[in-house]
Amino acid sequence: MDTKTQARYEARARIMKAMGHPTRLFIVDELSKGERCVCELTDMVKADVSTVSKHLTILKNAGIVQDEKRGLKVFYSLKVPCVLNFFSCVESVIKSTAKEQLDLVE
Amino acid sequence: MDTKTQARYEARARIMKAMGHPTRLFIVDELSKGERCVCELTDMVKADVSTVSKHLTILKNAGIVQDEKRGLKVFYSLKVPCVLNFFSCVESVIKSTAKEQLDLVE
DNA sequence: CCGTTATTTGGTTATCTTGCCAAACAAGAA
DNA sequence: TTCTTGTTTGGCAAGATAACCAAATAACGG
Repeated sequence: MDTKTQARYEARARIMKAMGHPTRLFIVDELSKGERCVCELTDMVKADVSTVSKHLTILKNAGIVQDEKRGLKVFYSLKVPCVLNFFSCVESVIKSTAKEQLDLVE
Repeated sequence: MDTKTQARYEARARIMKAMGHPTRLFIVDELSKGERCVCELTDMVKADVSTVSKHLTILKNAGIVQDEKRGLKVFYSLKVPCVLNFFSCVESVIKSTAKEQLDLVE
């Protein structure tokens, strides 16, 4: 694997990693319904505002969400909606694993 | 967010997290072409065998790949090919970010 | 300007992750 | 059985992550 190829996989991994946290997945899911301010997300997530803000920064740096300040509030929205397609596949992975577990018992 | 919902997002995050490492992404990509033994993957990745083995364990525990021992070798293969769909979206995220960077310069 | 609200940043600590080495296992060959 | 090859496991050190608190910043209203 040459340096260029490795760099490409690193760039991809950075994006996947940004999705690899329950809170951030929740945020992405929530933003699929429309833009939300940090305060709304903080209420839903029930973590410190600073924690939520940092999760949003990670998603933003990954290029998955974008932000727009309007007055006092900062509104975040999905920038690349195709990440929502991940969910159905993830569900099928979970389902496939669950089915196996079940087969072991029966 | 109730406990059940949180558990669901944690399960999803575990799968995304498994994809959130350059070496593991490379392995998934390589397995999309067909099954590979640990030794083949180790040659390609250029890391210690033990390191590659641990990456494979992570992918296996996530339910993304499966393994089958034949003789001395252990062959890994993709169990849930839909994870390959992630790549095109990830590319579009990268492209969208790159385009922005370009706009800043011009 | 001062106070208030919304958000980000800095700092600290605890917890994971990763990579390598060495050692253990597993299976076939001699 | 002993040797060899292929793979996994245990352990450790370095580095990354995540959560919280406190402090800084930003924007608006009075």
